[in-house]
Amino acid sequence: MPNTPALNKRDWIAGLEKGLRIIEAFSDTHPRLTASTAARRTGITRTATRRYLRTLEHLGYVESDGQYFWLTPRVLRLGWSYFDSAKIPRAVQPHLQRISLTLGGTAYFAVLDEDDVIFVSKDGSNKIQNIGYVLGSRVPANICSAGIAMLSCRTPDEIDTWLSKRKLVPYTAYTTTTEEGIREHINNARQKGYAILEQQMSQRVRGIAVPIRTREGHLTGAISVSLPMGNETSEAAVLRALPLLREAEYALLATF
Amino acid sequence: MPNTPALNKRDWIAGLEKGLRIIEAFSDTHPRLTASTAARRTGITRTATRRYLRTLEHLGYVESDGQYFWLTPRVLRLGWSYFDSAKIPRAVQPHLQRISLTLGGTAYFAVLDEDDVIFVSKDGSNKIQNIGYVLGSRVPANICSAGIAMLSCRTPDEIDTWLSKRKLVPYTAYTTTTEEGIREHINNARQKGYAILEQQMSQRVRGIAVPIRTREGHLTGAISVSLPMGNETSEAAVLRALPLLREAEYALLATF
DNA sequence: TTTCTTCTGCGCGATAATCGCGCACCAAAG
DNA sequence: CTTTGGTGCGCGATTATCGCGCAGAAGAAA
Repeated sequence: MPNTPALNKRDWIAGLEKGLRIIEAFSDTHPRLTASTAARRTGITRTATRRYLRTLEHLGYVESDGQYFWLTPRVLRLGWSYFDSAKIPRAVQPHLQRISLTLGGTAYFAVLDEDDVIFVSKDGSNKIQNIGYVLGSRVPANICSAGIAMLSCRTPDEIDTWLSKRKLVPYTAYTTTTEEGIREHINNARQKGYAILEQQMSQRVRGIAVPIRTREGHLTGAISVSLPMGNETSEAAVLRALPLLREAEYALLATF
Repeated sequence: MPNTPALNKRDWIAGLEKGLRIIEAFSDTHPRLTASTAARRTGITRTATRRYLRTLEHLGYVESDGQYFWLTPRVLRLGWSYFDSAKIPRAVQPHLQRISLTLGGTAYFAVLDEDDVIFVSKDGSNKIQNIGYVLGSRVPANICSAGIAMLSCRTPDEIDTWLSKRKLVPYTAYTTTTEEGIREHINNARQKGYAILEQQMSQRVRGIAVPIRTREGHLTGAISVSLPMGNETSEAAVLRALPLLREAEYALLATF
């Protein structure tokens, strides 16, 4: 938790915050926005919103037909700055490769942002799920093994606040939607050092994950693998997958 | 080319531009920046840079130990806003899946941003290359088949200006570094409707790509597939890959 | 046709947000 | 002990930003 380090109010650049808010106002339900709708979505006045959008347009981050505005792939530069500068996503790639090839599923490296899981790196053809997580996707931490693995590294207090903020919505008929259920998942993961979740997000899919820490014990993320459930028992799957995950865990421990 | 639509200078939000410039100042060679170094890299004064960084920190986009600043995965939200709002990256995914599974390589969907290629969607385990393109990567258009495929849709004038801006640096011993060579690639691609490039970026790797257009003929991107060269001839590879690529091309044509 | 509504586009005057100088301070290196 | 390179911050100047308010366009409804 990067607790806010006391910000002098003179050090606050309002314009930057608004601009970023406007970029984030675009989403799948609102892929194209007029200046007015963007204003409503962000709570900024229409005139100001328009000025920001036009600035973004001039910078190449959005395009416009005069009426509507939409994001261009250039905004990926911003995210790319992260991929580029964070060593972990790259260091982790060969491990994901080995895991996905050996186990025949899809391997991910995920991190926590606020209360959601973000999938940062991925390897493996997603033949099992018709979609799988797209890179950069953000999902609630409670419905993927990586999320549970990372939550299991937090203090009980932090988990309490997490639970209080979170609405538990079911994705499949098997999704755990009770607080106690989630707590049990987390406790299991803490005890065993890995998380296993089944059919929480998609039917017939099982996820197994281990948290990744620095040598100082600071949590940096989690490696997870999605496997089709087939006829394999949970135990067999763990037996098969865990050694590989652990190996990656230790290897990454050594490099940071 | 989204030509700048005459920006009233009062509609220019300087703060937003600076903030984004600072985010982009982080890179693999400079993953962690002090306020001073960030200032030097962006050309903004140190004091201002520091204020922007602290604002970003407060917003959760960067973290800091007091001295150094580094990006957090939250910046992925910005890129994600694009993935989320652009329908193409998602519509394209099932096709990439089929291509990578059938051909045994890695399939990409790429777009042009300015003069570079950005890889927007990807499917397939990259067993052939030890890295492959990471999602969001940006590479010069002349060294990947997707880039040539997209350039082949441009007017001769545009290609001229592209060539004049671009310095042709070799990545492998086989990289084409002459203007005529590039023009030949482009012309071939325009003629045949697909691009094929060999060992331009990595040894023993071949790329085949087709441009993707809307029904109105507007270029939206390209689908490409990276294949290990093995003992397969170029002709055999094209014969094998092209039908799948074409199929995806037509399918996507129909949906937009 | 008229009348609403909803959008853009822009000028303007007010003001508060942003700027960068300049100084104190700290730590590491020579 | 000096130099170098960094942070942190107060302050006064200024200019960048704000949002009101109006004109105009485009569409929908009556």
